[in-house]
Amino acid sequence: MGRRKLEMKRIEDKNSRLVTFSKRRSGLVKKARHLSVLCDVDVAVIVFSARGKLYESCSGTTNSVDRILSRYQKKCLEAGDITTNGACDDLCKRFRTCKELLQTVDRLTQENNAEELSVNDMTELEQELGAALGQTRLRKTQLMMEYVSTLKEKEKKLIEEKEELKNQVGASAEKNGVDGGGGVNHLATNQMNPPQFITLPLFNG
Amino acid sequence: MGRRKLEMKRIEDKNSRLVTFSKRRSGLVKKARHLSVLCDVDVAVIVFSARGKLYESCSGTTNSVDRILSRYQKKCLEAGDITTNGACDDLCKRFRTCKELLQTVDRLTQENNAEELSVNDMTELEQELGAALGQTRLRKTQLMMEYVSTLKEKEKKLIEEKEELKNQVGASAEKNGVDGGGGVNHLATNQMNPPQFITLPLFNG
DNA sequence: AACTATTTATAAGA
DNA sequence: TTCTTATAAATAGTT
Repeated sequence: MGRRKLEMKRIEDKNSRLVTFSKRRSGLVKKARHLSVLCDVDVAVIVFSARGKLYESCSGTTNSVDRILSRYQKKCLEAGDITTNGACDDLCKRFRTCKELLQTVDRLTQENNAEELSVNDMTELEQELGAALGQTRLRKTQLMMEYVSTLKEKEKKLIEEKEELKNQVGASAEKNGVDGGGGVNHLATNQMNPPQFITLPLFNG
Repeated sequence: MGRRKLEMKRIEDKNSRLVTFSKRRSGLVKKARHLSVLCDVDVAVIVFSARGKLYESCSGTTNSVDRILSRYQKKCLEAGDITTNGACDDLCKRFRTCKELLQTVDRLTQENNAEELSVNDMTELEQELGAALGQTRLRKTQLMMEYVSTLKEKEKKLIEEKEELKNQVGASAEKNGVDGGGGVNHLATNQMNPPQFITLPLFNG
């Protein structure tokens, strides 16, 4: 759509690229809104510009990107691991709590002149934030460890299934009076890394 | 765009709504991909259908929705609230500076610490330790992400190998005749994960 | 920021 | 469902 058709590759001219970014970004957001309204669904769009500026858009009203995000994370965790189900709620809650905490900080700094806050106020806030940070780090590590665990499980299962199939191939070939198995078994020796396991994160939080 | 103009409201006819959902969803994803490529930016789109089914799309390759999401969360935690983005960034920076200042003052007031080290010494030490801690955390996250990445690679490879073997079993059974190692050698292409590197941790601390 | 010539997306119909 | 097509919408280059 335009005077000429664009190649599907990065626009080299910086100026054009910026203009196109602006136009297409708003176009994308518009499309997202239409999809959301017409079809009565939740949509979130997140865009990071090259320089790291964040643009977001979504259906619904306030903060719905966060809601959709939580939903997304939950889905991901559910799909990846059943055992982490309950834990995810915690994550979402904690995330929201942290955010609320930061909003509080914002409000404080806006309402009172930052200069007027007492040292004790600040210390209290500092401690709260520190606690939230610790919780977040802890949870981060837990989630990553759980994820690793899930992946290891999957790997194990796949190796087993592979073995099974290999046996089938071998049996099939043997039955037909052909060697065939040798090469296959030879292959069987690759991978099979020992069940190495990262035992403990460097720090737990 | 279509035979007639649609009102900007929920499509009442269920069938039309579903068809439109499907069409517009793929349209949105396409647009997102174009924006990402043409303007060299990161884009994530998350859609939840009315019945809770999740559709996602994004720029980049593996797991990039998660990466973009992490980035988003990070921004949120940093800024407290997105909706007031530009202004908020400034506020937070000011706040942090102020807070650091007050902390220093706080320590200064407790100067009658019977320690031999001066406040300046302590401050210096604090900063060094803080930097070291930050580095360690960063490295921890990087290591874990690399590990996850490795595991994902392995999983992918195993799945491919499994497919290959499955095909062989199928072919073998069908032909009920000779085959041998030909297809199997093809399998030998595994091993040695490429030194791929995931740059962005879930949270940077 | 506005303007158009074009391309692209898509609503309805087959 | 998938394809076709008339029409609406988006937008590249221009001013």
